Amino acid sequence: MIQTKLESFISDYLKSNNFELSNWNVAINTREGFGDYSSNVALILSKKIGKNPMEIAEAIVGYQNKEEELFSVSATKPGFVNFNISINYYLDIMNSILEEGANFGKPGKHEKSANVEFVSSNPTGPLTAGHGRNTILGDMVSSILSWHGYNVTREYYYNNAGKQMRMLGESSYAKYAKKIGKDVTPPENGYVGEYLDDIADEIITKFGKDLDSNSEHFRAFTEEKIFDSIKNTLKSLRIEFDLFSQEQKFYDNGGIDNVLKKLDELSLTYKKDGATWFKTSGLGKEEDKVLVKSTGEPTYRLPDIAYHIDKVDRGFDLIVDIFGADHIETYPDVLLGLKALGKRTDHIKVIVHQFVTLKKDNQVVKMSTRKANFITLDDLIDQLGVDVVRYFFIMRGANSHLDFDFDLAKDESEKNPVYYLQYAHARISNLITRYDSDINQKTGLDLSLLIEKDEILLIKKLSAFPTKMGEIHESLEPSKLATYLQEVAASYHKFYGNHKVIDHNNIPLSYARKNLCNATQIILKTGLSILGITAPEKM
RNA sequence: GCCCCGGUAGCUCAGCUGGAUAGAGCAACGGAUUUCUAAUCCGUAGGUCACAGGUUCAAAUCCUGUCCGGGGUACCA
Repeated sequence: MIQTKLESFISDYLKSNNFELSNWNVAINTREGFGDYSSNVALILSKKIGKNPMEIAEAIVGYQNKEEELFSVSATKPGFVNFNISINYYLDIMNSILEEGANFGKPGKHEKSANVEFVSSNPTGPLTAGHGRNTILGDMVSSILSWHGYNVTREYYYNNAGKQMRMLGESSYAKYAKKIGKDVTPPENGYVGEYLDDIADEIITKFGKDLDSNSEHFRAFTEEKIFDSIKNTLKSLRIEFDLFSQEQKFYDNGGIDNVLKKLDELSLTYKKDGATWFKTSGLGKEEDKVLVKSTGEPTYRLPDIAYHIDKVDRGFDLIVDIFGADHIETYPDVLLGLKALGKRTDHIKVIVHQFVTLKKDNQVVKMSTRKANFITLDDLIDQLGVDVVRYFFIMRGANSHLDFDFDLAKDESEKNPVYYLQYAHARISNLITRYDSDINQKTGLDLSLLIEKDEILLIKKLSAFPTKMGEIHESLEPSKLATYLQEVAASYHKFYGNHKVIDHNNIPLSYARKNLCNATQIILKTGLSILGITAPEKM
């Protein structure tokens, strides 16, 4: 990779002069007129050796072996060292894109495994727009890891045994009772969503009108129906899980008792106010946390520690948890628990995303499954399409609050960023078809004919793909891929608008440009497929 | 009170491991359609990077404080 070469060029210079310096860098330039890459090394060195930075920069320029053809070095004003990379370097990369196609930039296969836990919504109601971010983020993070050679397990962890599920059963019964004319007051703080009416109808059809409130059908059947709907939503989002894990398992197999017992042996728990506390203060935290409530029910932390022990023991090389901002307080406790019990945690990555503010009819919709005040993910998919939904939920960084304006997303669907990307792809498809029937030149490719500014910029943008994917692997931020693809599409549309590809008077150039289109299409298609968004041939 | 995110153009957000003239989309305004798909392109306008200090040759970026918004703070998960 070129950046490494530039860095070693500079370290060679430093070594040959016996300068010890560590915090300099070589960075890609986004601004025009300063070369492709720049280094701040002279500015930093200047302070250390008390010399004018510009002089140092000039010295580095002079250090270059003039035979070097890959790049040229120059110095500018305050003391930056700028590198201009030979176009041949970029053309070589373009050749690789054309040769390797969908595999371009992909690291070789390695035998690593990863587990990504996401959604993890309990089956108390359909997936809402609020769940969309976690769901789609998790799926794309999984795809990014797969692309980088991981064997990924997508895992959905849920609890169908707790208080909320009991409440769901009671709420379901209340709906049923009302429909068969019984006077039953619904549970306080129960669920009231319309989806429960539909389920109550089904219960009547299937099991009749003589069920009493104790019937298991209210809880079990309701849960089953809701889970079916969740799975359907996931399916329409093109998401497939490898594993569904139940919290109940860790009650049944003693995992939870075991955690309590071991923590107790380590003197990390104590009783107070009828509750069992986790002495996290002994592990560097300011406050202790409750593991078992005074009612005897564990808090979220305890089973989650047991669950994570299970995940760690399954031996993954990487474990990723996708959590909403509401978990930000609890996950450090889970990690502390794991550490205290002697488990590895250095391979656990927690991605905390901020919440989505959904706006509809100019109002903020507060999401609450219980109060049935929500827009479902299905609603969004129906109105906007899967591609738009997938894109909108990841177009912002996970750390930013996401404003999802339903009306705007719908109104603007024709000038949507998603369509901008897809249109670039479709345009290329059409063009290539046209080229094949009009010219159909297939030998004698000479990419060096691509000398226009728009062509060069596009080629450089495409060449950045492997580096960009590396950054995305590091940060696990799909939004960065979306941004990059927008830049690729913009470069392409610009090139397309300013230059004609098919020119019967200049077949060699036509052929070179057609290959530039091919390369662009490969990058767009690869990127879109990682995002799980379709790359249409026609629009 | 304490903890975690965020505050950048009218709106939604990039940029944040410090670098040169702070970017994009939408909205506004003005252009391009004898055409390889105008779902596009070109141009104009739009900024106290919340505020105040500090560190530095250099701060939107790092540190401290203040203000504002979101989330959390056992008995919702």
